[in-house]
Amino acid sequence: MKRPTMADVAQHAKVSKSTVSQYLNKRFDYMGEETKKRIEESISELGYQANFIARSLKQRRTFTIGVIVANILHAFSTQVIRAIEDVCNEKDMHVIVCNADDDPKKERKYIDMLRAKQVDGLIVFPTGENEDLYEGMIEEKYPLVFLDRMIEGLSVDAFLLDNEDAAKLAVEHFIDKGHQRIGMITTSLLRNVTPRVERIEGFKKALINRGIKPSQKYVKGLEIQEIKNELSVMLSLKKPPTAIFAGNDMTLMEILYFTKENGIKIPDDLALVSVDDVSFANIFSPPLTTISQPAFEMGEKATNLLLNKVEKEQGEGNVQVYRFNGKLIPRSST
Amino acid sequence: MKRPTMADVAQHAKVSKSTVSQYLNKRFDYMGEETKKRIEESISELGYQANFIARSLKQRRTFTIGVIVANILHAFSTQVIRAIEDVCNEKDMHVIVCNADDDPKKERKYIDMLRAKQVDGLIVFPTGENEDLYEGMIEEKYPLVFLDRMIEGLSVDAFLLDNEDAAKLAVEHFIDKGHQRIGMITTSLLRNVTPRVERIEGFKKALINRGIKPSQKYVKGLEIQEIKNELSVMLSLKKPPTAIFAGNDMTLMEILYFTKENGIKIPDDLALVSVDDVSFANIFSPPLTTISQPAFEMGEKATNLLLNKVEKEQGEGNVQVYRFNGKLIPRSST
DNA sequence: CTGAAAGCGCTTACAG
DNA sequence: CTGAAAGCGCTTACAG
Repeated sequence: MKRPTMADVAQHAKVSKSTVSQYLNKRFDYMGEETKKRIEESISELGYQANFIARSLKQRRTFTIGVIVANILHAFSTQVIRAIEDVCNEKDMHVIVCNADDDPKKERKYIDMLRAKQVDGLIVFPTGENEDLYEGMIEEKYPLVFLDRMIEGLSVDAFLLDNEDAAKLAVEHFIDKGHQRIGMITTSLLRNVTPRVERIEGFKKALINRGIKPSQKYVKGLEIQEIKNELSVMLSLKKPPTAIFAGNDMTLMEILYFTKENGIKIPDDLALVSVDDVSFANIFSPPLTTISQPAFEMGEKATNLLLNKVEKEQGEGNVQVYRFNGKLIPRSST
Repeated sequence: MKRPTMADVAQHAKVSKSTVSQYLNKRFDYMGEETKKRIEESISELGYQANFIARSLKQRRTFTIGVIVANILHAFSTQVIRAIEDVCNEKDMHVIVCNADDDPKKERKYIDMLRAKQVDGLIVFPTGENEDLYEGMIEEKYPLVFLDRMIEGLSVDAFLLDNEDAAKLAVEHFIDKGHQRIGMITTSLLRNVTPRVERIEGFKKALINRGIKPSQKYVKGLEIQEIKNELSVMLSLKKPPTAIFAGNDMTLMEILYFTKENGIKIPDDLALVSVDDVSFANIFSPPLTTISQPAFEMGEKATNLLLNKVEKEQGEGNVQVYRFNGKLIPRSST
């Protein structure tokens, strides 16, 4: 049983397709009450529902944006997605979310797919590769916005945490608590992922600023699987760090596994601060000191900017990097 | 700068649109090597990318399925989504995920939206309402599959945990550990959500089976915000339960907040088992005994069945309920 | 106030 | 081996 089309409705209501289309688009300016009612009835009688695909083809707009996150396992990603969806829902825009899984090949595939589907714009947490694709979009003036990360040399609006400041928050907090040997671990730096690079940079600066020389041995960017190993190396040093700054939630989880397995007491044996709030920060033993990101606000602002570009049918204007401040939430892991 | 269309490619390669289309669809049976090469070159030279929307309109297939989860905050949802995406990626199908947020109105909106977008099929975790919509789909023989939950009276294939068995696992485990006063808390039963109803049912049966009379005072289905309150009531009873079965991960979180706030020791003051693995089950103090669901397998099987229906262009066949077994993972909260 | 016609960018019999 | 033509289901100037 085929679904009814606009032509079926038109026939049933004894008007033309044009008139039905006007009705659907609420262009009632000149429409007779009688006509309106007949169409209304025909629609509900036939159970007609407009074909979005056909409309999109004609209008060359899909009223859909795409979101590509580098890795959905980060709590931050899911929070931002939530904000994007809320904003879009309100404006009757749809969103398709894709998870690149930290894999540039997947990222490329999703970009191609979303563009083939003619999404009106893209919010992406770039993996760090596929510059050619982004360059193409910039040239086309395709609506595009980066979030969480940026790519050096590409002029794309980006919504980022003030990562250096976040690292500084952690360092100062540790020092205030009396720590001097402070380490930092984060996930792989292979592709120069912005937050990781900047957090490390900020971490070192903050230490120097307080007269502490950062030690190579205490600062590491590693693949997830390597973290536990490195921890056991680091903590076996003659002078092991007494505090560690975890660059993100996934790093924190690894550290927590390690300390649990090895009976390391937090904060007595090792103090801990991480960026990103984890769901269980409050109920952990001890409750975890974290630096939370204003994920909702970031997602909201990024979406608004993107939708603006879509509206204006242009992806240009003066490109900016928007920075947001993290907030240290002191609990008991420090 | 408009993106090139198939007509542009045809012109550039000096062939007809038909031939370009054949090329794109890899129907090379009769195509001259020379023609093939010219088209190939034109495509890369112009940076042509097929318009999926136009193809979808013509073929009346979008190669996209929709997924509507009742509440994405459940870890189970995200695990299932991952499985669905993996299967779809492999078969070059796309997926659009929507979160109904436990709100039947949102569910309805998303169903309408996805159908307007002409998705080829739907996997849904139904909220329990909107029966009319589902009935319509059944009548149309539209490809549809339920997951996690089902709706009484609707003949739709469903992939569910063997919830009664899962509850039994918990009860038996508690009894083996010497508990006699065993309670159960889960989230709201308002809409007769399958897993909650069945887990409660199974819980009671399992108790009776072991000669324990289930007490009304120990078994509750509540809104999230009410859980803490009820816990304080329950644990102030003259004979409070010594063990509680948490119906899902969100319930568990509430219980954990409560015990933390009130200094209740697990498992000494209160033993705990929950359905759903939470990310921190292993590193919690104490590590948490859980019943894990085979989320990946469930998502995989559901997707395969759905894609089968899509392929056959029919949503019928003999409808079944597929049951999967949970697995108790004993840790230290019991 | 409403309809006929063209066109969005594809695919697909069919003809040659 | 390749092209002309019709059509998927809409929207949108334009005519009357």
